[in-house]
Amino acid sequence: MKSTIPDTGIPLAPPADNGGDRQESSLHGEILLRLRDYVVEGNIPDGARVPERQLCEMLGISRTPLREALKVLAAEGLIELLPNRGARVRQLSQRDLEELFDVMAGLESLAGRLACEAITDEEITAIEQLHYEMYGHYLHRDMHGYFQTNQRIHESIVAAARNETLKTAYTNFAGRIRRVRYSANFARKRQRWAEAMREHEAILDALRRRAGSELSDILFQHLRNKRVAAIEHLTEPQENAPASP
Amino acid sequence: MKSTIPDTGIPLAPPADNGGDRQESSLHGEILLRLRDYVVEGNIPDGARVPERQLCEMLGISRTPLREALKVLAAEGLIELLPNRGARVRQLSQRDLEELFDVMAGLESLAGRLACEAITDEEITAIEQLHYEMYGHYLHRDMHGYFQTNQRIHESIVAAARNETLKTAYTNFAGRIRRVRYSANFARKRQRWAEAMREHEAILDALRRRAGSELSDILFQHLRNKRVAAIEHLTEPQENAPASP
DNA sequence: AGGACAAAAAATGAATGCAAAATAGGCGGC
DNA sequence: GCCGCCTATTTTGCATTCATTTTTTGTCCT
Repeated sequence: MKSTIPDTGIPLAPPADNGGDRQESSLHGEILLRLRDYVVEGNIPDGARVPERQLCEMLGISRTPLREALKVLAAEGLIELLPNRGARVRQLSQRDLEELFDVMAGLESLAGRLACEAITDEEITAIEQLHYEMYGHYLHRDMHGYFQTNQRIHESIVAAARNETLKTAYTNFAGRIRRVRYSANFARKRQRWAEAMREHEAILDALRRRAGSELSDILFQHLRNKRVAAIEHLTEPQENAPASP
Repeated sequence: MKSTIPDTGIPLAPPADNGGDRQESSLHGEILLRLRDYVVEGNIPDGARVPERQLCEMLGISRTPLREALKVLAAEGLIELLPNRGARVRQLSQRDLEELFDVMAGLESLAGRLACEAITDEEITAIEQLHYEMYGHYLHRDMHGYFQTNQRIHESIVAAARNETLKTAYTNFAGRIRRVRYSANFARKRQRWAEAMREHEAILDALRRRAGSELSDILFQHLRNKRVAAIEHLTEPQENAPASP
């Protein structure tokens, strides 16, 4: 019985919890949010079945809203629905990952271009601030902090693009990749750090000059390089222990 | 009773039809495909309710699979689900449209960049072929043919990017815009033709040279210009009659 | 006549029930 | 001992049913 959800005792987020800040009136919506997190956080192994019955008990609901949530998750690309065989967590091939990274690169590249049209000086200052913070993490070899701040920088750029449609798509794709990170112990390589820092300097520079097309290029390349490092990392043995939470 | 689906007698695609070429084993999948087309083709007015009961009768199914399909369409951004108030066709504001166009521009821009890495000479030849065909339509003032061929060119570029994830996202967003076209009589302006043709020449040129970053730029600008023309068109009176089908 | 309130009607959201398919388990054969 | 086949159980997919909420309609009052 390996297809059982790892019974960590975690009740799939406390029922009365209502998450961090979001709210959802409908039950299927609530279920969707919790189930999405549950999958993204890697609580179900790659390719494993998503047992309806068991989840219903866990969540204390009937199958109808759960199945509705599953359909949506399938549309989002997190799980796949095999006819008459239920839902499985989508197993991403290396090729899938490469594609995902490229799409993310495209979206961030677009975000950078759009951001140059609309970003305020204050937002740039805020990003510079994050950049220095990140540099501090870099100096202290704090991979976890570095990674978090790095992510906030990229999110800031996406936010500065002033495009909710883009932001939604970005978040969706980011979730798929995040799942891989969670479940596959997806640490970055130290050797990429210095290079990445340099690239970030170039990003900031282009952003300050509002050089949209240039920034677009730099961002794409930056993400491309990340992709190479990340994908390599999947096949090779791990270089360093995962950062502790 | 304006919220009634226009009763054109069309039974929402003949039940035994099975569409053009695709096939779907599950009922909700089948329903999803048909309903998506139905919405995209503008059969339900903007912002109108999507009456479950009526659709169930039309499709000869129960509410369960229909509701599952609706959840997915909502996730795709074609409709929106108001709590306890059912589904409505999503009404896109002008801002929404601008955002959509920009995201499409970003995706095509990405597609062009990736295509330069992988496209074969044969594919380029095929696109050149389409280009000449399109030029013919341009000379004959055949807007409908022009538009169709133009679309095929852009699809060819996306296909040449060799990225299924990108292609899926592209198709999704294209659907949302297509709905606006169908329902809002979204003709292009003649005055854009000459300019668009020139841009297409530049696209082909960059493609031949496999100049990824350059092509990326050109495609983004090309789509941006389209956006301006299209959005303007929404507020202004129509310049010319819609092409006959 | 117009508006506000209230009851009826309809629609939605979720739970349950049922047929069909898939999986698991047991049995016999080789 | 291992493989294939047949049956029992589980699981899936859809229909149906039930409880709320919303919307409509009718009536009364100002």
